[in-house]
Amino acid sequence: MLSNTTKYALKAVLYLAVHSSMERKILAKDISKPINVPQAYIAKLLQELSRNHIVTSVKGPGGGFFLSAQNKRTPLIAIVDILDGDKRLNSCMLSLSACNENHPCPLHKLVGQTKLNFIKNLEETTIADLVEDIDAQRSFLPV
Amino acid sequence: MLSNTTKYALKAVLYLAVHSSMERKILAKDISKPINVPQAYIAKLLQELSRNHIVTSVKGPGGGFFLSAQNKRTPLIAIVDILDGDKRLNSCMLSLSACNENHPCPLHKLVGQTKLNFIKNLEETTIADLVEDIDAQRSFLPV
DNA sequence: CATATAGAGGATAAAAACATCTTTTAATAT
DNA sequence: ATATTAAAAGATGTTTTTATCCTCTATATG
Repeated sequence: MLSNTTKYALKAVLYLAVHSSMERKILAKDISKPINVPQAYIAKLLQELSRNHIVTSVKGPGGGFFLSAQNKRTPLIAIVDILDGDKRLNSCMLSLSACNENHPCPLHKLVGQTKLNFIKNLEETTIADLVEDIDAQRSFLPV
Repeated sequence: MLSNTTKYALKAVLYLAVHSSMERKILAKDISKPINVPQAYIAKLLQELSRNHIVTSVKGPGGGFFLSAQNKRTPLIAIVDILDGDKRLNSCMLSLSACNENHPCPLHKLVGQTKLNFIKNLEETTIADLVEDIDAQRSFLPV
């Protein structure tokens, strides 16, 4: 449903959302361990997220990655879109382009409205929302 | 959520469920086109499905693949299990083993109870059930 | 029994996903 | 200015998934 890469990205962004700020930047190598993703891989991934304005980066001494207030307002779907494109979240279980609510494939009802809801949630939920949940202890880190 | 291979298998099995019988066997090469899966690939896949008693095969002239009445009572989860094992249907969006209803990861509520329902549906729905839907025009082939 | 048919099985190949490594560029502090 | 820090970028390597090919075996039919 989501690629490993997207999962890694979500974990990294959440970690930054909770632990970083403009005054408290975090090095790529220091994100790797707590989120349990290979260092070289997450470094590369953070580059792409930075290029796409999901995270903010600063080079040089004292530099690192962090999430600006604006970054935190990113809806989750943006991260999924950048990394998985439309490859994963196509709503049909059998990847049939002709399948929809009015012309359902045989498996359609097994997943029903659910997947569409999931996508809607990704669109409506921001990083900040997830952090709120964590702060209110409705969900948990570390991831 | 499901691998391509499993999707191919589901499509092939559905095709056989609707079009084949013991008296009306279908060649691997004649399944390929209608379900839009490479011929060599579906042939190989049918072998594995046959070994696992999801489809029935007969060698030699007049042979081919078909679904016995018993085959049609196979629950969908059996096909998923054989091909994807437990790799895909692990319930956590972030693949966290520590994540569950009582200790949800930050993304947990985005998919909620839904995924568990999907798995339950796969367990409770048989090939025959899907064919019934198709016959009653509640869902559509070709896939 | 000979022969053609059609699946079974093993080997191989191509593509995508996942992961790592090395060099370059930019920024800071001294 | 210079040295140091840390991200950016590109090249490379590995593993998994997807796909194809070729030979072997079983069976029906004349």
